[in-house]
Amino acid sequence: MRDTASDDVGAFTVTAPHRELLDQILDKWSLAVCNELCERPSRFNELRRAIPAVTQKSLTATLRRLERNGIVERTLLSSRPVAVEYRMTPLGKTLRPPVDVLLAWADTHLPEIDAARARFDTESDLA
Amino acid sequence: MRDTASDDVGAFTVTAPHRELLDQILDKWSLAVCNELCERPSRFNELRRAIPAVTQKSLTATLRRLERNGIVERTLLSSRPVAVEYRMTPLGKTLRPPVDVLLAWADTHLPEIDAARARFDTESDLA
DNA sequence: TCTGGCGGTCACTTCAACGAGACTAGGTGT
DNA sequence: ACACCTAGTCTCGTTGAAGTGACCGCCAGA
Repeated sequence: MRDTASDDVGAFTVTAPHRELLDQILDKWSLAVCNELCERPSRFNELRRAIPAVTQKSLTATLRRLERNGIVERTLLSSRPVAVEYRMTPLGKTLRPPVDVLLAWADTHLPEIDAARARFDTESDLA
Repeated sequence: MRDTASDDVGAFTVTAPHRELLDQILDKWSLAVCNELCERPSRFNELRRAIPAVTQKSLTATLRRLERNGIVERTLLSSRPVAVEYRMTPLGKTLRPPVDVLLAWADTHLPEIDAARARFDTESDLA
């Protein structure tokens, strides 16, 4: 049944590009940033205030990465007082439904998963 | 509090449990392992052969993590010659649709993303 | 003038993930 | 007898991602 055919459409095959893409888009801060930018375009320091846990460096890196992948857009509003605005691109907006599906799954199954963890942890305790 | 919500749909806030869960389930090897186990239950070394790039250590860690979260199940088939089988749990099977949606998104938008990357990279080259 | 906001960059450090490879301990094939 | 299979564990070393804090030029307000 299982041959080495690379194009086995219908069942999901996880290829290297898939992994690389998911690593860039579902990383530590990207979801939170996209979440903010989906609601409204924001300035750099607005994002920092909205997501207090992110450092300047990580936020810069995250925004650059998302910009490179065409998910967000960086606009220089004015250069005399430096003002930058970040917003989702059309491509970025298409990312929302799949992510919502994923988060919905996480929400509905969190209780089961917590139960499974508790079960696993107590079992390995008594072992 | 944001009362400027224009859309009820997808007012998802990415909370710490969300992030932790996604980190555990969408990590480097989990998708590939789930992919294999969705097709059929497998033994440890069958998984190694199916995913040649994974090391013993990482595969063990991945399977333990997935087992702890109730995604896969570990069954000792026989202890005289040690034989172990891994299979998806019912909970694990519910993970498949959301992941498929995500991978489908990745597939359809990979060209756009590659184009965006090329654009970004050439722009920063000439700068 | 001095402070503070804006949008970053740079150097340094720390920490966890990951890989390589040895080792275990019984069973199987030749 | 000897090698290899199973399902791991253990140690060591590397690497990369993230955080910390300093610093930059520019501008506005007190």
